[in-house]
Amino acid sequence: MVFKYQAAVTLAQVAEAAGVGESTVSRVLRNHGSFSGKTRDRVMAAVERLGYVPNRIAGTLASAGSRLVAFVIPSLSNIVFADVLRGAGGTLEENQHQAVFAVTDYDPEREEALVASMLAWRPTAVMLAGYEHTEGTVKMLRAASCRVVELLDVDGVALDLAVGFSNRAAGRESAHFMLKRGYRRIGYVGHDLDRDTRAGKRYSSFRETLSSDRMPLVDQEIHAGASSVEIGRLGLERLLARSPDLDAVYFSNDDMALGGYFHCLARGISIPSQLAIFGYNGLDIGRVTPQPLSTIRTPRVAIGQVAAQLVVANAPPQVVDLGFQLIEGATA
Amino acid sequence: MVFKYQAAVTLAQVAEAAGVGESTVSRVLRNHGSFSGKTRDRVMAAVERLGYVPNRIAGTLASAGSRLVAFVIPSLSNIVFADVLRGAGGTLEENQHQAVFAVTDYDPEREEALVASMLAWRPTAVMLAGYEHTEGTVKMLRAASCRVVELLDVDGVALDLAVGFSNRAAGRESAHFMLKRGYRRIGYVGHDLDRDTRAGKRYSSFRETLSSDRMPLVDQEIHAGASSVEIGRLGLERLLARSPDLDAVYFSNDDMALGGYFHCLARGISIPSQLAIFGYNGLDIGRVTPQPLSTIRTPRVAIGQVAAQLVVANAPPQVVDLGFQLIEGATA
DNA sequence: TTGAAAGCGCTAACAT
DNA sequence: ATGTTAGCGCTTTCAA
Repeated sequence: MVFKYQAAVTLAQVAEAAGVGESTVSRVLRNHGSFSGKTRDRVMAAVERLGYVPNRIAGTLASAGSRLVAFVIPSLSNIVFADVLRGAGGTLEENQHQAVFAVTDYDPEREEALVASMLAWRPTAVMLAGYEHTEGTVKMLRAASCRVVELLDVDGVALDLAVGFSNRAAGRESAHFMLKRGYRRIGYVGHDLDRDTRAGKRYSSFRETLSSDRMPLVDQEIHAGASSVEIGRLGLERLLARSPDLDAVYFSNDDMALGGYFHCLARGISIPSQLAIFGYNGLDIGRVTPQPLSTIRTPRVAIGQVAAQLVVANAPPQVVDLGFQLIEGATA
Repeated sequence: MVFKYQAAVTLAQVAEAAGVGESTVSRVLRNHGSFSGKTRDRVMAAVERLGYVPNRIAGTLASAGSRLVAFVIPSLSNIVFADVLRGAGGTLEENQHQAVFAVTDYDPEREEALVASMLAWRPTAVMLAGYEHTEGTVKMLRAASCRVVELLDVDGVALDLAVGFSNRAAGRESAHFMLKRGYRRIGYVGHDLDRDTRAGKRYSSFRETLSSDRMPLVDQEIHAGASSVEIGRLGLERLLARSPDLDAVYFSNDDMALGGYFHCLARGISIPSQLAIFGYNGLDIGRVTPQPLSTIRTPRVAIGQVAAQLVVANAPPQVVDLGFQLIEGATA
């Protein structure tokens, strides 16, 4: 059973009702080309009367760009991507673009399939997380006549545009900070590094930095699935069960770190004197915990904004490094 | 300057390359109608060779449905909507539908504008939060030949489909629970109730329930903007400065409640003996805090799933109440 | 099983 | 300033 029939009003019907030609209606509606004020009034009156809603499907086919921007992102639960979308949303809207999105769950194969179906909408641009894509994805993207923006990473070679910051530098600076603070027995609690390749980059450069300072990572606990507060709490519990003498732990992100923080609160482990905690992302919630979380704040909203601006301006291929900010906080 | 020209490959070019008619290619690609195995192979070879990606814009115009589902949601930062989107995402994808979205920031006027621009894409359905819309929005939606789904609320009259739960019942049950627990001097910390009308419904039924038990709300602190952990913390601080003798506080949602929880931790206010805290939403993080948060868990992901199923099945107009679950927790 | 041809609702040249 | 017309790239009859 189908509900709601009523064929939509078309531009031709508006033209008819207003007693003008179709192109005149089109011109008035797009406020492009010339027409008299009187004509405009008649057209607008007809539009109003008939409740005409332009058909952008037809419009797009007839003209050039779809003004659709496709986001193919790993997750929606992760506030990071929501922030990027929010940043982009405003700019896109101001420029009459629409955001379309699909979620990969950090699966490169799914990313490939989703990019393919996005491309079918002939978007102005496709926005992806990071540089790690399947060969098929890269091939399609290269062949497509749309802009490609890789987000949240600048460690690698961009397909076209890239807006982000260096995850390697983030891992390195986190390590330097902790060493500078005097921590010597450092552990790591993380989530699926194969899938979240940006977390993987932070991890390896953190680890390498410690090693090159002759202060190697003492122990680590890595969960195979997605990051969450719960997994962070559990991870720290397990890590401490194995290595109770750690004096600091680096977490794969703030969600995980928050879990660790809660574990310490629950167990009466005093922070940072008994155990220091360091996160990554700079989520708002980390500023409001009894002790502000030590972390790295990433410019997520700005990344979305800049990405959108580059796309609407059709800027030349480039990599924009927006950097990040180390927040000393009170947990490390 | 424009980058990346290369006109996309069209179906006509594939037909030419395969030495068959356009309609044959179309049939093969959609696996619809009849064609020989040999023809199929030749077509697929040509598709592969040319790297053809079907143009859904053209396809949609020529046929009927766009298979686009438009979400017009208040916020992306609020995990609630991310969860609903996530729930819907899977089902939509399995049924070859694409999600498009726009964010209103809880502004009904913006909602109206965004609904208008969404309708221009001739979506299969428009999904909105709740029942409170401008007259213009309602008029457009009624006139549109697409399904309309109102999410997260069932207290009111639906335009077409609605999937959610009763916010009034949630407020009422929260009040009953707190009274049953023996709290007598109850306060409220909330955010912008005019904009977040579902929070407003919970608030008023909470308040009415207390009053009808001759135990009226003692004091309240309402912030004009959006909810956040920070605003929750600040709100509780202000409320307690005015009314230090409260024994329990109801928060407009878990983010706010978490802020209140942090405030208590920071000030050494013991929970729940000195002050009880009750939230709303049942976020994952509330299960991992040192004391699990007392709250109401809402079926956000399920709401998205059901909404998507109803739409792809083109089900008759109906209201689906998915209920909610009161979580006793340890903070009240 | 296959192809030819008529649209889908608009935009953009080109006339007038 | 305005109308006419030829597409945009598909799907869908309708014939063959």
